[in-house]
Amino acid sequence: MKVLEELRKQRVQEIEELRRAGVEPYPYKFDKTHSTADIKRLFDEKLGAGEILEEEKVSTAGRVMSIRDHGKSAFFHIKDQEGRLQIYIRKNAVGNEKYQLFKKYVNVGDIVGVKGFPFKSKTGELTIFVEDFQILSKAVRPLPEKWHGLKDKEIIYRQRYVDMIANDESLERFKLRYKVIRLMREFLNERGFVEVETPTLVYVTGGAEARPFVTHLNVFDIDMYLRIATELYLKRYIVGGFEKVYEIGKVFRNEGISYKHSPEFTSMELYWAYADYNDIMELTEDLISFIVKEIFGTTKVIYQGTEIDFSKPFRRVRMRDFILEKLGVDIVEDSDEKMLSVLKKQGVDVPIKSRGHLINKLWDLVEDQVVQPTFLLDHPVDISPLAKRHREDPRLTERFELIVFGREIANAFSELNDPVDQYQRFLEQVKLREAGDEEAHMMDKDFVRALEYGMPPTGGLGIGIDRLVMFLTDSPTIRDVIAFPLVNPKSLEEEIEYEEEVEEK
RNA sequence: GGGCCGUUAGCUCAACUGGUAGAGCACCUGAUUCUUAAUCAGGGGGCUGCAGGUUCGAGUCCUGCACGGCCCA
Repeated sequence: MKVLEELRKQRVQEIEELRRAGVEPYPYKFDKTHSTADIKRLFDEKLGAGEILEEEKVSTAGRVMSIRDHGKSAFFHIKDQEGRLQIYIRKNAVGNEKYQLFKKYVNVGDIVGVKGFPFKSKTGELTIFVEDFQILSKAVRPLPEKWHGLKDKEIIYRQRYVDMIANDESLERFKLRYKVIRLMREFLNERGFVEVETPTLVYVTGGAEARPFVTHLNVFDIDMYLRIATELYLKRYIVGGFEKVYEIGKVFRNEGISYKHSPEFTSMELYWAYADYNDIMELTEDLISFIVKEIFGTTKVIYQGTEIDFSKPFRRVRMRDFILEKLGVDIVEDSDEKMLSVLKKQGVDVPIKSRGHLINKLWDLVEDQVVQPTFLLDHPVDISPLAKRHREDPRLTERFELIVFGREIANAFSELNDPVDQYQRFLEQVKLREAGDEEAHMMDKDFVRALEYGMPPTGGLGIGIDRLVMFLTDSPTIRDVIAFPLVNPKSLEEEIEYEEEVEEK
């Protein structure tokens, strides 16, 4: 700690020195005309090694990532949102005063602005020859090691900004995440879907099986919940007359953290009036293959060493058939006792012995066997309280989940729009709740009332954006695609206390 | 919640069966006008996560706690 403390004091002292010399280390604005990518795009092909383009003036800025000082000149690299670029500063070009300013006061980690022209070094690297430069922000803390980057997972997750500075692939990963979201919007807007919003604070939760976060609303003195899904409000839009809606937003589930679960994550849900789950299936294939192709130029990605092909059509397999094939048990015809005995043989403990839980546990046993993008079809009614009964078998529903690498990426149904059936399904859920299943649905009477006014036949879809992005960025855990994941705040508090002690000294 | 592994300088990592805690990067001083993990010479920097215990002696062995990672629930 002492080392860091001394280094920070040294930097703070330098900042005071700069101010005394009339140099503001935190100026207000810099006129950045070119990003590092602009410069590469404009000049990389035009220049051969050793060539210069003195009349092409550019102004760029970024964080200093490395410095190679040669006495009366120096090379350094800056990093901006688009990448890294080499800069060359020479005493006889910027004048003694500016050069001394650079040499004495610019460190790795500082943010600087440079004006000059492009050239290519002897070794062929595109470089900016500095005619003028300015400190834009002095860093007080040192950067992690330039060669090995930042590896400490704790710092990576707790101080993502440091991770993004030190590890270029981290910044790129989040850029890709937001490109996925942008492409998703483009695709849906293009097809006439309207982006809408629904409440985050809700009186009753629904739309998923999950324990909610509880909070308190002072004005009515009632407990409220953070939404666990956007489904039930989006369907109210359909009742109200919207025909194609979607929402991209955070949902909250008060459950464990794992490589594929985060208590706070981002979903995209859409609802399409007059469509059924077959239409939604096609839409899902189109949407995902479009995104993958736009990003990579191909539908194939490598995830953790396995090639995954997102080209359409995706494989379709009935949940009933798949479990029957793998485990020899029929989740529609066989008794609860039969299913329980299969589970026991596999050493699976079932705390709540409802038929729905038994089916879910059976699926858990075999889900890993689905690797390539697959639509798992026609789930039993017991595990699908919001889906319409299958037109060919009322014990099943018209539902699919998109499974990739054993993970659920999307969930969709022909939406249940029969208010009487929906009410009965809620009653079943309430029974489970009373039996101790905290993840079962709550009775949502207003939602039933909405259905009583009439909802057109509707297809709906939910996609877990974080999980999708994991596949596209080859991320082993969901925390890698959430910029600021949930961390235990305890040690963070200690760090802040230490900071306060320093300030007092 | 359970099991296993980890925590050493700002960062990345060493330190044999217990015997004076080291290197590289970063930082400071000096040299250096095409370097790119620049180079060369010199310098400062450690409550070995925290608290106990065993021992002549603990980074190293034992116990507890904190935080993290992986696996399981």
